[in-house]
Amino acid sequence: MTPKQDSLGFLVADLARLLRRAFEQRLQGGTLTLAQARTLIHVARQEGVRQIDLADAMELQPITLARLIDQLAEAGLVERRADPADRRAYRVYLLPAAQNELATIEREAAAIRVRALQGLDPAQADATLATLRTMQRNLSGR
Amino acid sequence: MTPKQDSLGFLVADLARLLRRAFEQRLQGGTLTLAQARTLIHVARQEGVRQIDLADAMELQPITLARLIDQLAEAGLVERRADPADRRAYRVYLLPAAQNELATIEREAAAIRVRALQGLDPAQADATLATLRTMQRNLSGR
DNA sequence: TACTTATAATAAGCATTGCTTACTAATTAA
DNA sequence: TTAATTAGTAAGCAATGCTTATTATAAGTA
Repeated sequence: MTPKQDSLGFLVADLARLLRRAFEQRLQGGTLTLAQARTLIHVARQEGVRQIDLADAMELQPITLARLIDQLAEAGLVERRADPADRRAYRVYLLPAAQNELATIEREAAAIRVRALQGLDPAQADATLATLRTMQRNLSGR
Repeated sequence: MTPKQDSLGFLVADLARLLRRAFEQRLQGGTLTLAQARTLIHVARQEGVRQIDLADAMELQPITLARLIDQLAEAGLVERRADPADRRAYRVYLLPAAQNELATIEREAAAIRVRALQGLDPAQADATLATLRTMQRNLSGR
């Protein structure tokens, strides 16, 4: 029954584990976990977003995101501001300290990318990223 | 600072989440979690392996693997047999019930693969799998 | 042989990530 | 003005995998 070397799902899960480990090692001593970093980047990308919309964009449950925002707020990186148009809702904004973290994240992510893509030519890497994005779309049902 | 659409790590982590979700939905009511399924497949691939070697192959800590073997053994899918040459060690073997599970895993994995790869031509998909394997090697330091 | 070091497996306990279910307060629709 | 929906949160849990420490056995060294 020779299953392919590693079927797609296991391969991706494996890679995710390796990448996470690499990231965690590099951010050791830093303030953020992977999920927090991911959240911060999404906030930076659409400042003033409502939590519900952010959860949707990140494909997380609202409560899962709420916890992440809690943590980022506690770390002094983002703040919730009341939505003037809807008293149930908050909008999330970066605080000044976030700039530093974002720069660090970007730097470390780039370093890992270099290591992961060793021996691959850029065209191949680009094609792969594009394919992964397609798979992401296929699976997220959009 | 326009971070690329999604930097490599986040994209892979995202995909892993989506794939896991898909897998969990399909195995709902089934007996196995993703990590257990992964372990079972590895056992099938090298029956009679010692736990320490299996942990190494799966890039997990020995204790992490020991727990997974516990669970598979409890589910009646594998069994530990004393290593005749080393009284500290166990060797892990499939039990008959595992065949069914392996078939199910393979079937569901294939279904997810089809969905994930929609709209991609086979050559592109193959190239991507190959690239992912290279990345896996690059990061696992082998 | 006796002693030391290394190895295979496990125990205990914890961190991260994310979920389900249930609740409150506010908004929108009937 | 009810009734239904929506934004956010609380509580509690499940899955995954880790670090540190312990036990028993093996292997190397004096």
